[in-house]
Amino acid sequence: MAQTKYPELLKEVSDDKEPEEGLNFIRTIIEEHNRTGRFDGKVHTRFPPEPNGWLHIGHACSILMNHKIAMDYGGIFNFRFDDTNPITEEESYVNAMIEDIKWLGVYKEYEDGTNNIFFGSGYFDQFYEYAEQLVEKGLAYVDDSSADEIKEQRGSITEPGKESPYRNRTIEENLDLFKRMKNCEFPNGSKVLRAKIDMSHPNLLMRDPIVYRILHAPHHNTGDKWCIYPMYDWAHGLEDSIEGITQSICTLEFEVHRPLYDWFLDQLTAEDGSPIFHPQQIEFAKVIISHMVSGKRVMIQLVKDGHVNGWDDPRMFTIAGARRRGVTADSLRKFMETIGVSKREKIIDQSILDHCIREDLNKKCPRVMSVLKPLKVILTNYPADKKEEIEVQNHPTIKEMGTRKIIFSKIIYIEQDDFMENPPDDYYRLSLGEEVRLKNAYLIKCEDVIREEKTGEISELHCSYRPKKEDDPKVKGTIHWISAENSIKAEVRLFDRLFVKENPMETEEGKVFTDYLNPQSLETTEALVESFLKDAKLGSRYQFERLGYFYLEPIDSKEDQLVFNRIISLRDSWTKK
RNA sequence: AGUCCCAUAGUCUAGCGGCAAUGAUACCGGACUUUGAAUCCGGCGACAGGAGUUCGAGUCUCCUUGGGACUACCA
Repeated sequence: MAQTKYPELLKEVSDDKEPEEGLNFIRTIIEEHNRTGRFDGKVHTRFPPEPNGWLHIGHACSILMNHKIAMDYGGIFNFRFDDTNPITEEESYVNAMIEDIKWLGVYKEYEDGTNNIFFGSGYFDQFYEYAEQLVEKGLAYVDDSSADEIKEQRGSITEPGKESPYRNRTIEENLDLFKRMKNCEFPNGSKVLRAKIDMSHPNLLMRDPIVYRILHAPHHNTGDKWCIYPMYDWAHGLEDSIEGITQSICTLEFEVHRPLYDWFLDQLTAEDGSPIFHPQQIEFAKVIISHMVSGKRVMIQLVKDGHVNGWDDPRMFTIAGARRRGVTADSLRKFMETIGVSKREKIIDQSILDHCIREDLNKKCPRVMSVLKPLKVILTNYPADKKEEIEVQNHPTIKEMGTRKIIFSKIIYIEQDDFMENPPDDYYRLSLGEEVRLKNAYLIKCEDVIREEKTGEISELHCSYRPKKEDDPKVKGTIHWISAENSIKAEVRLFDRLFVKENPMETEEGKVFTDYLNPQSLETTEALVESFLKDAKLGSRYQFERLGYFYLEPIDSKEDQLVFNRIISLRDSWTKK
């Protein structure tokens, strides 16, 4: 009965299902849009960088988040260059960013041959037409005031602004002047096009904001076609609208721009007189990670002053730096999901990122043995001419990774840190008179310590081994090793955090952020690695057992000198004590 | 100073008027282990403060406090 009588009510009830728990605030808004049908259920996001610098890990999180939201709702993601200022923008940044997004896995080619990379400069004609429309509607005027005068007119956060003397030019005059601006009849700075809004608006951005400025400068995409260029607030909403962006997600500092974003979009109409498409701007707090910097100026200074080796230095978490370090895009994706999204300003502890990197690498990396700081060990009871092949697992739990053979022989190397003459009680590696397990091989016992005559430094160890594994007693320690027969030398780069301070930008009295640079952020050493690695694919990743995850650096590695980056060390609950 | 935004464990986060306040990470224990890893178990630990609305407030309102944004012909 009720069904036939109140079908619409029933429908309302069934539609009114509880919103899913655990949605972040952006997804909650999207759910609401979908529920009310504001965008016909479509979800189309974008990431719009200006090509004037390097993308860093914070950008990566935003890109990945925008992409994931779109994908989860069956939508579309655009990558768009917000290239409206030819003075600061360069093609080289465009190319670097494209490389970054391809690596992140958010680049998409469509069947019709197009892709998801767009340029704000591609819409310059449309922007101009819309601006003419604004003028025609009496909502914009050409202002001859100087930059200083305009600043003066704007007032301040406590005082209202004053109207420009040029504010009441006729529509015809404005149209003519604007056209002549476009035709390059005026020098830089002599005129601007301004929106006519409200000079006493509490939001400074609404006090007749500039829409176009004159800039006689070639653009990396449009060349010499234009000598007027749109301002951010004018261009941005239009770019979003033209592309059909539904949720325009940006960082908190653009919150005050939203009224202007909305105002422009609300004034404009399409040819048929209908309002133009109006996306929803949503602001969130950007991702800042402890012990890192991400400001553009700051990163440039690090590069320029030689604190790092270029903008793709593995210690800098630019996307290129992370990539070159060997970090995977998957771990960044995991990180982005782990930290979530919110409007509260925050510094995320680097340990969360570290965990995501390790988690991903743990399941992807085959294990190999490497000795970073070799200590020679001679097995006194092992025949000099004997060699054994031992078949070992490439991964402790993922059997599909297969096995490989390593060689055991009389002379091996162990890690210097794995031997102590007078160890503390809880040290369970090798010490004089004690036994330790060699990973995948025998138990050895240290019988004698040989020293350098002059320096007194330990130069080698004499050990005995237990040939019959069956009789082995239980020992607490297992250490890695490598046979002289089975090793090659390789350069290994060990990275540590670039800054010792959680937030290097929060400087104490009389200090600058570079004072917090970690002097040990890079250590280069010559290590021994298993010799089969000489044929390994550049860019492959391994876990060096007990040491960490390493990346066969594709750029600096040479045939006779491989270079491995330590992406991240293993979690270590021993040295921390 | 005006307008606006934000506030849950060390860190990040869930919570949408009724929970013993979620999960992750970090940290501390323990189990397991031929990686002091991984894995597994357990523990520590938070609603900034104050009023109000309500039978009932982390959740709604107001005030206070603290943090942030805004005064570019940058984005």
